[in-house]
Amino acid sequence: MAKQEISKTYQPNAIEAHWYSTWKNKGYFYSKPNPEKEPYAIVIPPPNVTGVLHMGHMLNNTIQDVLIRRARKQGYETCWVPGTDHASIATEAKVVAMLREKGLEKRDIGREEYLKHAWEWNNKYGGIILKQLEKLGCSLDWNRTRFTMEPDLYKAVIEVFVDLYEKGKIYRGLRMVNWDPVGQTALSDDEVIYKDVNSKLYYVDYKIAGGDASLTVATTRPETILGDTAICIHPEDERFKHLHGKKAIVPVVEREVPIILDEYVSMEFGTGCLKITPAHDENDYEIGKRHDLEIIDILNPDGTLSEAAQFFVGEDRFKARDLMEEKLKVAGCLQKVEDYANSVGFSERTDAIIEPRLSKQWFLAMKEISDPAYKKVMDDTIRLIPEKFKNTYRHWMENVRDWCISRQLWWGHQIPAWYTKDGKTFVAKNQDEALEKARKETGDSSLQLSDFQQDEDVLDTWFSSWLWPISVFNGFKDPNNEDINYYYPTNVLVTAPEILFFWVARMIISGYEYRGDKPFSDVYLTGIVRDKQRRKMSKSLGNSPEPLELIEQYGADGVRVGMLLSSPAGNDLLYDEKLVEQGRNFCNKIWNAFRLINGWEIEKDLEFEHKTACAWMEARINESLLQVEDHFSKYRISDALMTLYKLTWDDFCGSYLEMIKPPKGRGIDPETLGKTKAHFKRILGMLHPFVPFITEELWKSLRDENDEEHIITQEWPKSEDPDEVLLKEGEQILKAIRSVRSFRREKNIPNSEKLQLHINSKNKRSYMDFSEYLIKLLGLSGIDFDPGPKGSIKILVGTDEVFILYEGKRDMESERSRIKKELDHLSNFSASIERKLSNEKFVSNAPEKVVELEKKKFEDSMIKIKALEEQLEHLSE
RNA sequence: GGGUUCUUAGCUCAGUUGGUUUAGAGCACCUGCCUUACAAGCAGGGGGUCGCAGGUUCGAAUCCUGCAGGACCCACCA
Repeated sequence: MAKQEISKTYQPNAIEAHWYSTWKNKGYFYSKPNPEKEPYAIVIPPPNVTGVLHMGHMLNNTIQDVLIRRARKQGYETCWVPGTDHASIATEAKVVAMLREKGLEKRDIGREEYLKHAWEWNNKYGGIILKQLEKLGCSLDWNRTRFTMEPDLYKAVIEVFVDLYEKGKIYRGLRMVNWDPVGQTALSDDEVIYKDVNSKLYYVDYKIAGGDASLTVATTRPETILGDTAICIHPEDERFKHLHGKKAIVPVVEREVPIILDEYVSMEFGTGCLKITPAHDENDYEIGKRHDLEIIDILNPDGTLSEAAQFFVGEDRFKARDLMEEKLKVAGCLQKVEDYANSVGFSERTDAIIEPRLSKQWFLAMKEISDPAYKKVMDDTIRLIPEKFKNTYRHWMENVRDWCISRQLWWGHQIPAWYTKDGKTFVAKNQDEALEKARKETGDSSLQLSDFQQDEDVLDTWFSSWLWPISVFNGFKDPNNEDINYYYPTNVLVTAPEILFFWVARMIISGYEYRGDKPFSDVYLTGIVRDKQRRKMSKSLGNSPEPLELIEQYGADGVRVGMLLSSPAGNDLLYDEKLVEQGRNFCNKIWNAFRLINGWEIEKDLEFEHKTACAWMEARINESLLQVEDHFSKYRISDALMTLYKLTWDDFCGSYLEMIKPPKGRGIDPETLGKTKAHFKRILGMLHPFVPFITEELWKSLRDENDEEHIITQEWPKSEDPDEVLLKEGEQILKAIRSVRSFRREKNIPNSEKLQLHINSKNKRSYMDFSEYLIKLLGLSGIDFDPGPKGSIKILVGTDEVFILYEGKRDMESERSRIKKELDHLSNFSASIERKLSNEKFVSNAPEKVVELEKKKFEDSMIKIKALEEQLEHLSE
């Protein structure tokens, strides 16, 4: 019976689409609480709804899928929750740009209309990334897809806000924020990018009140002089003792301001005199608070100068800077201008220069609610992997600052605070409740809804994602529902270290605040995907490959292997197309192993021929499985994969299949074939989490009636103790094979020329067990277990002597010198051990095991030396 | 500036509480092979005084100190 023609190379594309929809349609990804099983849950770090798959997602989600697929095979009730994040700033930027193309401005059309457009855009383009994850093979429970802006999650956010407000942990306060004048929004510190720029340092003279004397300050921002309300010097500065208690005149505006003393000022920097503009600099603001200074805000939200500036009103801040320079020059107070390199904050989204600006913002008092989150990481209730991030985490938690949670955007969760015209604030879940509250508190029952105005701002995106592990299981809607009770705490979170604080730490905080329990047990922090030059992958650099094209070209399995091969936890992955190529090649290797086995004809009458090889293979699989388990327990995904990679490629394909491969024109005995298929299936089972598609495809042909229909749920192989003796024997045999092949290569002996081997070993059994393989793989005429006739060539395999009867031409001189070299080395080596062993301190201090080992080493090297010396003698005869 | 962390083969990394012969792996490299599963392959081979200098120890890639050079995080200088 002729076997079906199978392609010589693995063709992933059609197979992948087929299996993904099969898995999905048959409900393998679907999860519901099952009291008979242990849960294993992961919530996806929700990608931006506007996002498209990039290399970071590929790495991150491949790791999660590996963990999920393995857990599923291990019999856990696995649940991997997909979803997206509304990403206020990113989405708003895209929607605004889209509107602008239509000639519309956000402000002109108004909030309601704007949000309509935003939702439209969102429904049309949002969530593409989830579709893309399917291509990667991610086994997400699509029935559970969530979105941070959907009604239930919206409600949760609002409830949490109200709750924290009522607990007194959320407050509204004046604060210096990073203001983006182009986006007209406050940015969190993490949305500001500091860049080194070439700017100028202006030296400006300020007159001292009541005289002709003056002092000089240095500033990079002369336009802020208009908002100066003090001059500050160091109290110890001898140069300026005479200024204590005096006043200075701010140039141009001619305002009299106090000269104050504060240790913040550095005596070494600039002129030693610092101008204080509390409204436009964080430190100045702090100093202002300490000295109770007046605050003059000279800027409008769009970066133009306000009425309070008195001059250049309505001009852009940079224009005003030039105008101010001119004015100062004319007034004769501009002493000099120097080039100056400093670092300036830019908006991550609009690239505008950030303006420190005082504004009323909402804050969450972090210190008060972060204590459990701090302790539970420190005592390893929550494990960070790799562990080094524990220190970073501690440092952050010890210095945690209040979280500015309001954003001047429209796309997001609008802050549930209502203000009356006379400035009273009422926080409630909705306007009716706010009204009720207001009537009660003020005693004014005539208050109407029209007397209220809701806060225009929305909440920081992280204020919804910090609730993610709870809200995806409806833990706010119904704190006692089956899902949250079953899946929470989840098992592991897989994410990037850059959001350890913005997201991970805050989820831990909210977890303890609202569930009294951790959101996850382990946090696996992946590295950042970079290019070969260690640059971050970015659109502007154009150094990021298109993930879907990669999948198209190399197959999802190949890409997955490529991503995992070189990414230990916490280490950056230096992406190189070579990696996915290696992944593809690996799949091809598996494919061809299948082709080989599949092509064998059974010869029913043959007896079990390959008992030893089969047993050895089994031992190797068991050994590898133990290693894989160990690696998984430490989240060493790369190492787990590499272990299987070598097992598959080197041992199964390279050694085992070559051993049992029947000669041309012959079939294979049934038992060997059966065992071989069983081995192969076991290996595929372990490989499945890494390369789900090809393993599922091959399973189709290899499974028998006792197996699960699909490998995705086939039980993860059980680990058994490997046969250590057999493993050692096999290792020795493989070594011998390499030695003899090396000998052939060196002497240029073609495989067609049969060699006769003589083996002198204490461990004759290993060679006898494997002798037929030696004969076959090495092209031997036979093996004798004796020292071999005179004139045969001796090679050492460990301490075993293998003699090869060879009558061809021999280069005595080179053989001699090679042996001498080796002898030299060995005598040095044995001498060093001898020294060790004759050192009484070593013998008495070192553990017995170590001493024994050294003795063994010494004996072995003595045996080798003897063997080599004999050989040398032979050669001289 | 403060903190954390790192430096092992050409590259990316292992090396578990100091002790397994000459410190490992994958890739890359070199040589020879289209040997009917696979050239996306096979066989063989070369390559590291473990950043530098001290110290502790019978014994150090591993522990301690100093130095040099990276990386990251936090703060940010008028």
